[in-house]
This record gives sequence, structure tokens and C-alpha cells, in this order.
Amino acid sequence: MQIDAVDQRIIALLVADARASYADIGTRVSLSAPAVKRRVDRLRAAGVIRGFTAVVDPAAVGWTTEAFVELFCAGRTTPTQIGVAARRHPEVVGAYTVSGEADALVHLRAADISHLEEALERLRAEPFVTSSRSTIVLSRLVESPGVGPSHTG
Amino acid sequence: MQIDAVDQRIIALLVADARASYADIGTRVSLSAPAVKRRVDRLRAAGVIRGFTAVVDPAAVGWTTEAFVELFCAGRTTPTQIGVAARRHPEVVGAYTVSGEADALVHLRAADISHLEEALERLRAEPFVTSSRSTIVLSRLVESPGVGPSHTG
DNA sequence: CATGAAACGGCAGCTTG
DNA sequence: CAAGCTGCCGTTTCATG
Repeated sequence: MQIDAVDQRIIALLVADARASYADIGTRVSLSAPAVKRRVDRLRAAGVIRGFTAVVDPAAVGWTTEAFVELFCAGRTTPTQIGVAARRHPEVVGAYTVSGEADALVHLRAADISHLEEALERLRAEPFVTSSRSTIVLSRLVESPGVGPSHTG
Repeated sequence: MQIDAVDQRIIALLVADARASYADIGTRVSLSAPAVKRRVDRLRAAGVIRGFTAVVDPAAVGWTTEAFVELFCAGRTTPTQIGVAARRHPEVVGAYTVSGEADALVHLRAADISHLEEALERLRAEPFVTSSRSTIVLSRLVESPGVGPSHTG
């Protein structure tokens, strides 16, 4: 799909504030509100914009404990398999296949240490997991939602 | 601040769709639209809801390359220092202090390998960084925005 | 551009500490 | 008695065919 400079600016504005009105965005990109809506509809249909979400302070909602878990998997494990398994656990907020020693890196978020431990045990119980190495998050310094700030090209 | 069950449901609905109308949310939580708005305003003022953002397909916008970088820091480095430094680099989408060997874990997202390399060099040039260990992301299996799915309490 | 819907502010009633 | 939360209704702004 074709994304021009105006699309980029609209995306940036929506990443900054997903509840901005089309009219407001239109003012900033020198377009009418309906024109903006058409572009947003098109970007959504094309999958460029996947959706709109609220960014919540995890501590305020009670999910205060995080960890990154390196997963070592059995020889014939596919990324798809790992992805499907990861999605089964609601504590998983991110999962990636990676280069290096481990096969995958899983980002967990739980209510507390015991919840985290329980999730970890469930994850390690997946048949393809041969071993794992956990790293507890002590503090969150940065966490950007969306795609990342400003220069999106 | 006090967050009751209705707040939780409103938050969950906004995480699922940040552009949902107050009337629509009100219908689902058995409240009027103005009542919902007041709660959302209160949650935003309290910092529980940090904002609303569009979730964008990174590939579509050109940021296709990711890495996790373990940072080893000089003896007297504070989390605040690391956070401030991390925020200076637009490629940083997440940063955490962690237990284990490394002092911090930084999540980078860039346009391509050379952009990633350039960002990595910039990051390693921070005065407090003594060494680093990078792990390139081969594929993204899961990535949830917001605070994580469903059971938020 | 025109219509219908949504957001937003003010006001009054109800419950709770 | 004070404070907080709610619903209703006004006007203004926005969404959308």
C-alpha cells in the first residue's frame, strides 16, 4: 500500500492522541475532516493502523511485576508454535524469536511475584520448552506504545 | 486513588477500542455517557489512563528491525540516569532495570540493520555504559499494547 | 453541504461517611 | 452536614452520507 507524507503525519497525530477528532487532525494537516476520515479508514483497512488503545499505568491496575524470559526450545520448534503457545497465557505482553543463545524472548506482566511464578511455570510446561532463563524487571524506565516516536520513515 | 469495578470495565473497553464513544461504553457498563466521561476524566487526571494511542503495524511504517540490548553500567549509575539517556534515543521503545547479570534491558526499534547499528552505537556512547550485549529480534510473535488483556485486578 | 450523533457544561436529586 | 456520583437537558462541535 501507498503511504504518503500526509498519511505519516495523520498516523503520528493518532499515535500521540487516538481520540483526537478528525476535524482537529484536519486542521493540522490542512485537510477537511471527511478527507482525514477517508484516509484513516483506508489505513485501517490496509492494516497499517491496527486499532486504537488506551495506555494504562500498570501499577494503578495492579499488574506491577514484570519479567523477560529467554526460552530454549526443542529442535523442531517453529516460531508459529511458540506464538500460539504464548498467546494462550494472558500474562504474555510480548514474544519474539531472537538471535543468540535463546530461541525466544517472552515479556511477562503479572499482578505480583507469585502470579508471575505461576505464569512462568505454566509457560515452562509447554511441551517444546526445554529450559528457560528469567530476568525480573526492577523498574520500568521507558515504555512507548504505538510504533515509536516521531520519525516514522 | 480508588478504582472500582466499573472503572476497571471502562478501562478494559478503552484498551480494546480507544475511539469508542462514551455513549457506547455507557451502554455496556450501565451508565450514562456523561457519567462515563467524568470517570474517564478522573482516571486520566489521576494518571491511571496515561493517554490514547493508535497501534500501528511497524513494518508498514518502515521500522522493521528490533533488538533487545542488555546494558552493563558503571558502578554508580542510577535508574533515573539510564531512563533519561534512553529517552534521548527515539529508537528506544522500552527500557527496564533488571535483576541478573546486566543492569538494564533496552528495547530498540529501527528502520533497518544499519539504522539499528547506528542507534546502538549512540546508546553505547553514553558515558555510564561499560559494555552491552545485543539480541536481534528475528520475528515478532506477540505484542500487546495497553496493560495486557482481560483480568486487570 | 446537510442531517443525525456525540461531546461537554450546568443543575438538581440521591446516597454515604 | 459535606462530598461525591448520578441522570437530565441545554448548546456546540463533530461524523458521515
